[in-house]
Amino acid sequence: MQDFKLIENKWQKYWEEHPEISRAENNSKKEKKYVLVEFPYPSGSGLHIGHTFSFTGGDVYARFKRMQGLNVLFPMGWDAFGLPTENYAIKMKRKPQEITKENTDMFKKQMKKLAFSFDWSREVNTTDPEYYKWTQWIFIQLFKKGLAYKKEMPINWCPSCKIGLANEEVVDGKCERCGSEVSRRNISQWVVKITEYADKLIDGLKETDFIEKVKQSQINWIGKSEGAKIKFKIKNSDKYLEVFTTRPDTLFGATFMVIAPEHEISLEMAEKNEEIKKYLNETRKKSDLERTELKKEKTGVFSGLYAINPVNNKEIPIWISDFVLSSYGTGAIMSVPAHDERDFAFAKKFGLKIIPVIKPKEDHNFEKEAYINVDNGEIINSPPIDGMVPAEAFEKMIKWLEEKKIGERSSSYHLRDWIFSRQHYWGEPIPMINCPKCGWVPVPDNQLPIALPEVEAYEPTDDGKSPLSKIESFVKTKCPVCGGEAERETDVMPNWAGSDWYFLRYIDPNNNKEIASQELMNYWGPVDIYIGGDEHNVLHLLYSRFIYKFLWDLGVVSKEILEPYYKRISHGVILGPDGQRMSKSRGNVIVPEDVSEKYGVDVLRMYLMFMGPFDSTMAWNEKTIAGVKRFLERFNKFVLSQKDNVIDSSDEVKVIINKLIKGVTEDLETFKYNTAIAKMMEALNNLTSLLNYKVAIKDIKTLIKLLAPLAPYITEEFYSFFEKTSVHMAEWPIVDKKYLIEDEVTIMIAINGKVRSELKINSTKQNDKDYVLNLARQDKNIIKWIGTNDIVKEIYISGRMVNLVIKL
RNA sequence: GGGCGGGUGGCGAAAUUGGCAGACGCAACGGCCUUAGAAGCCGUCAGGGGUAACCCUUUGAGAGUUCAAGUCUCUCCCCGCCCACCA
Repeated sequence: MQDFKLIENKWQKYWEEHPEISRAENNSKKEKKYVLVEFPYPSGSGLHIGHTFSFTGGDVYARFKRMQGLNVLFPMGWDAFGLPTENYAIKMKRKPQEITKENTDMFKKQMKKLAFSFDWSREVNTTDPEYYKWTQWIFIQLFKKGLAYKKEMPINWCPSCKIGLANEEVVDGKCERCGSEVSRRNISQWVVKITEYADKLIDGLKETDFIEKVKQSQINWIGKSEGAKIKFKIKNSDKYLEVFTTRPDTLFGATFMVIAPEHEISLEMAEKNEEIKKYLNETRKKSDLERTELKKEKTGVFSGLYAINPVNNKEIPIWISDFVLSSYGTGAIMSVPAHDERDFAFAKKFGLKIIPVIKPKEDHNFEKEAYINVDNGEIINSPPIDGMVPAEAFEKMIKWLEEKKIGERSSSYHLRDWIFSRQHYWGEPIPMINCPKCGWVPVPDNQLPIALPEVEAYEPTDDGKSPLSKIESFVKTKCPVCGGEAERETDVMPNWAGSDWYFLRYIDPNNNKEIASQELMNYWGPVDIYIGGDEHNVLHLLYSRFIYKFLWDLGVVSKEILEPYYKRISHGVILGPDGQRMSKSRGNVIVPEDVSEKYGVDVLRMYLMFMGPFDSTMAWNEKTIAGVKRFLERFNKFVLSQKDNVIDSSDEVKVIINKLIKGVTEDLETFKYNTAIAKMMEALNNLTSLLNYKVAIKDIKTLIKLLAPLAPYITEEFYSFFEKTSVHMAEWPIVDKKYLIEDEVTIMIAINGKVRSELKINSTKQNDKDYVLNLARQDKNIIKWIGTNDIVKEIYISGRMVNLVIKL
């Protein structure tokens, strides 16, 4: 098989001439299957092993489903906007457009070599104006529905990238991309109200078959808490302080309140008091990293104000502390130090009152720590609700608050609105115009796309504005409403924008009237199986589901299809040979091209699928490749040695073949590629060394077909010995059940659960319990084991085992 | 601290979902072939005992349920990933 390169070249050329092999048919009566793998960011270093692994996984499944007679949509495209290309462009003084073209060309070439059966007629590219025209259109719809708004807000600012970052792009207080410490800065930003869809995004998960892990991370990220909003009157003022709490039942234990430094009352009081001003300045200097690092030691300052606890009219002090976040809830809390660790720590530090309102079930010292096992115990020190369990008291208090109109049932979410502006060049321009008279006005549909103009320098400006702001011809425009002088928005969209809806575009990639035709979306949607990395289980998936649900509300997508992705599975991670994550700095990077040059594409693909379960983390082991290589060589030999033989296979061979069909079909269906390959190896071992039976051509072809999704090149070559058509268009083998029924079954005989002997019986007798038990009792070994003891119980699992329980 | 995974030979891993633990592969060892190497082929391969047929022990630790537990329940230990002052 040293000529694998010849075979690869030959068949790659053939497939190029026969694109129908991987084409998805739009007007088909066949059942559809939409298999989606996350499209890559085409970096300059080419396809890496992770791409190769996950795309192979998708490709095997797509090929398998096609052979089963389904109309498979297995597309590919490019998520090509982004900082690496922009940074490279700056460094090399070249156009990002050119660089992107080079990279996507390289990726495509590598993918073809690896035999990924994408339908290339549906290729999409997020940087193509004909594509991002619709990304811009979606933004305009968000704006029109009041879901996109401009807001001056403190954002995470990366001083090195000179860019604003979304919360999710900040890792440990550092910029996700460059690792610089992130600081805060006020910038006018476009913000998208994803929070409006929080409940829908939780509820919609019911419609999906995502693995539990993915559902959980989505739910956790949205972070819904149910509780109440409560208004506390501020003493000597007609103002109120509103808080959110999940425990209105502990209201009698609220002995003080805390507001965030960014809270308007804090800002107001700072004007009057130097100490407060000082504290606010201190916290402002802290980055998020520092603020969260100070886990133990609480800081704070008294605001000088008191609030009135509505349940008992007690005066309680209002403090200012940075452990309260302005971005969550109302930016203010009622503190119940007896039953909350943070409140307790704060109360201890500043000598505030601690009143228990839940009676602990076990001994508890309220001087030492908070009693946080709050679902247990009964309510105390709270006259109207004393003696109730917390859940009951919760409902009672909400009712009371609502009657008195000082509070109401409410939910709060961890999820925040989505900052949608990026002060960069290489992204989709936000299609908005700022008119001095009319305010923000969207670009009319017939002027879309707003194409990225060519600029001379791609660097962001020091004041944080996008490079586009320097292009007067771009910025200056007319207001579409009043016709007066106006200016264009110069920020661009975040990376997620283009990848939110790409799966819809594959369905109808050349449509210039709409995102995609409803009819086609109705046929192809939802994505049946979406393969991607864990790192996208939260953000990409959530944003994409949000945009889909928004489009659903607009009536743009099929009403029948509530969720964009039916099933999501995550692929595993391939570590370097040293068991560490592959990285250039560690020097442990495996380049797929090197491997395929050395062993061939089929070996690379099969090795990747054989390493372990598709969703697990596995270290690269060059030596193990030999096993797969040997298997393919033995398979080769086997086919060559049998191909002149035309006799019918023996029943024993047919049993092996049919068992294999069953096993491989089940394994491919459930992405258990490693065991599918093991079964093929086992079958080949049996056919060659153990039995050495002659195999009929019909059955040889079956073996080739079973292997075809995994090793597309070599199977195409083998199949061509017998047929003129492509194996990848062949029909998937069907099990002949006749051969799955074995004549003889082996039944294990155990005594007290330990296997002591075995029994071979004719399979027609396997359901005859008395017959089997009788034979079991007469077994020589068993007689010996039983000795003079009595059998107290006999259990028979049909066709499997007998267990005789004896009394010793 | 919270959530989700996971712990099985020297290694990567299987185990019909409660029914023969270790399939398949790697490595290792022994042999054949070869002038020699490479490749290939045949064999051994969880640990211990026995000349042997066989026996005992073994799925992170311990308990439990069961005729039967890698699989179910409880307690504990360790590892990985994600999130975290979320009121």
